[in-house]
Amino acid sequence: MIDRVSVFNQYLRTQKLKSTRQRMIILETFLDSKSHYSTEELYQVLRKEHPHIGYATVHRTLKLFAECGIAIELNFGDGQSRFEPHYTEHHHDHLVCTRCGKIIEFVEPRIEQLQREVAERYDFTVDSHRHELYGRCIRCSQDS
Amino acid sequence: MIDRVSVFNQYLRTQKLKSTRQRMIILETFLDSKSHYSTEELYQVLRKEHPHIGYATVHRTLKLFAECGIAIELNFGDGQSRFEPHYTEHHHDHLVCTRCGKIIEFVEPRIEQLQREVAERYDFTVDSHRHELYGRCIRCSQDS
DNA sequence: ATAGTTTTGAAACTCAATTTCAGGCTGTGG
DNA sequence: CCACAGCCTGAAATTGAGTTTCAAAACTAT
Repeated sequence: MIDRVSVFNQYLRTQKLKSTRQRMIILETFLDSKSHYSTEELYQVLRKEHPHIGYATVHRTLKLFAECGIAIELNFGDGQSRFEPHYTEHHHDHLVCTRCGKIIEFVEPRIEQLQREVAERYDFTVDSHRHELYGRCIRCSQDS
Repeated sequence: MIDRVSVFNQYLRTQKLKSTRQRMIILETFLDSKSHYSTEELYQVLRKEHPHIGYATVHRTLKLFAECGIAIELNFGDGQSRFEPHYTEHHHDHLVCTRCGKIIEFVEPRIEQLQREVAERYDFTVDSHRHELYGRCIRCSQDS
């Protein structure tokens, strides 16, 4: 289990960036939740307890998280970027319900293996990937 | 081999939309290329031969293509939507070179099968998916 | 050809993301 | 412990892709 707070603080130090109250509050709130927050959503959550923190700061801090590797920036095609804490333990991909917005994480090592095969087939060096299945979650496929 | 021009014309008729000169020119130019055009890029190509066609028209027409199923809207995370002619013959996904922007299409039925397994595991009904591998194409991994 | 719609294209608008900048904070050196 | 140089903050302005507006033009059916 890596300590994401330490990783972030070390990143700040090596980049000669400053450890500020805002950055620490944002990090704490971000890590406290397993949600896939958009900047706007995290901003709204923070506002309740910390109305003084601005949207731009939340946005810049999320970008920092992504830079230092403690968060992953995701995009599910709803026009907003979302961020999730990065778990080095295991990579996962997503099922996205297009009706209620629910996001389910899944792991399938056999798909990962096939990705490596495909890349090799084209002499392609993969840095990252994105794999999302869109549709209806069980609840939403029962309704309507 | 489906005739995408006919599909589009039929769609226009059933939706009581009009067959206009602009729509035909845009369709022709779009199908002539296997590129993964963004609205802006297609607009620039069209401008050379047809300077009178406006950006909004190109955009609206690409949306129509997607609606009637002759095009697929893609998003590779560069902040622009891209469109490609839809080949019902076979589904494919993409390798995206993050250096030169090259896009390689790939087919891997075993991945598709595993996706179905994953969806079933979560009682999820899949409508569509998106699967992209990002990295360096062979040329770009040799340079630099 | 005419009437009744739809379409076009330039411009305005929207919305998330990003940048600006004056004032506030941090951490380092003294 | 203090001061200062430079980074940070947050409100506001800007950007850029996408979308909408609206009057004039084009299309289809009559």
